[in-house]
Amino acid sequence: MYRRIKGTKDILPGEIYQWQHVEKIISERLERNNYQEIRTPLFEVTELFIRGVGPDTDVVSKEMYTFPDKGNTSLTLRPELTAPVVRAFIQNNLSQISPVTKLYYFGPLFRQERPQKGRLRQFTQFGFEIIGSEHPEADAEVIQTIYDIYKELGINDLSVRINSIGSLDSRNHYLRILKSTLKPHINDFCNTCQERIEKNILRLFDCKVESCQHILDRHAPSILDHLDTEDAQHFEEVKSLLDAAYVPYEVDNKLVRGLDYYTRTTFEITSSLLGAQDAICGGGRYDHLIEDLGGVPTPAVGVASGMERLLMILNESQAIPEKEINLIYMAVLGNNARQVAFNIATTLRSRGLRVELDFLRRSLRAQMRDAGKKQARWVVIIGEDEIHKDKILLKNMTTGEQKEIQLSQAADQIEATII
RNA sequence: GUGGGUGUAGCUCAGGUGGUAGAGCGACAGGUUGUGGCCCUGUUGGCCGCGGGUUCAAGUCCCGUCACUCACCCCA
Repeated sequence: MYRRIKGTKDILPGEIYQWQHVEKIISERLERNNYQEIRTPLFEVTELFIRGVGPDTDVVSKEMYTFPDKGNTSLTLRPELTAPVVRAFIQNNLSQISPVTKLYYFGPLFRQERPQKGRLRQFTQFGFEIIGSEHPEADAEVIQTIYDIYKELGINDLSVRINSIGSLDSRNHYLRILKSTLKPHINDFCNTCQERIEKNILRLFDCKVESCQHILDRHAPSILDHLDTEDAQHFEEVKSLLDAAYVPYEVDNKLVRGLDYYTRTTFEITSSLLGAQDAICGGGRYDHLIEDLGGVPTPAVGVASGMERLLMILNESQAIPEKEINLIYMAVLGNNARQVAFNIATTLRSRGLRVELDFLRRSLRAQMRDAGKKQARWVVIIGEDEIHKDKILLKNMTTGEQKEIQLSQAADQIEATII
């Protein structure tokens, strides 16, 4: 028996409605905020991710599905979507259409990690980006919008954490200070942290080893105390805009993110309903990415949210309404009736109604049971008796009432009755 | 890559100290010569993850292996 690949999922008919429901609310909401959808290929040249996300990040250095094509070009199944979207933005000169571009997307991503609760090798994200504004109102709109989408979906207990990791200059200045303050304590850190001090010191804050956090708490200066005037001003404005939009948040000066392109604002939203992987979305500002990928320098900010995790939360809190179907089930007895039924079904379907026909030539009793199981609201019964009388029966499955209808006007009468 | 947990029917799970498998739900059919849900009856359905070992005898004990899952790491 063939099995699905580790870390992938089949979305079965019984759960597909949840996806459709959630996708609909999200895209309607984003369209209302005047974002436009963009779809990019599932794979890109490997270099794009190395350049965009950063060669030392975990995502790039150990989680990518990378393979050579027949021309020996190294390709990679996209592990994130910001770099591809930016690539498309640059390649298609979208900046020429308007100075500010608002894009949203939706699709599968691939990372070869060990699967666990809330973490798959193929997973789905939706996200959106505002490209072309350096101002705090863009940061605030992204955070406010994603927060509103969750609220609209019926999620309440979320916690929003925000931070600023500064622009490049002030961050580099801070990193020098951080490094020199921590150097004397280097032997007290865990092994990975000791490596990180040299390679990517900011990531120390991600470490979950208690003793490491202890040292940081006691000795590490806060990045927020080392922002330059403009960065600090920017961060203040983001916060007051969030206040103005009634978005609750807390400042977390240890929130750094695992992708190298972030500048200034970073944020994350978590839910207690998830497992150890509790982030439902993450994002921030990336003012140098477009330039790094070969475009003209353009500031931008965006967010990406995990669909599977979102659905976990929604199921946990039973926030997805039942699917409503208005099914007409045609119960048929005998060969003559079958043709008549097929004809009526075709007409009803062409008028936009949902119609099911029995394919097993079963007894009426079995067909009725089937109709009940499928939650049909109406059953049309056509048998030899009805054919002889030029009539059909229409039964209301909710009330149990049924009435005879003239065969010649069957479709019209059915349509009129059930709407 | 490292650790823990779990693999028995389509699904959820029982199966003290070894004696070649059970329940509930589901599916199908009948109880009603042409009427669903509730109820009753019956039928269907299992290389007990796989391989090896111990034993007269292994779902049960031992070894190995694979899969799933949770956690670390990292992130959505």
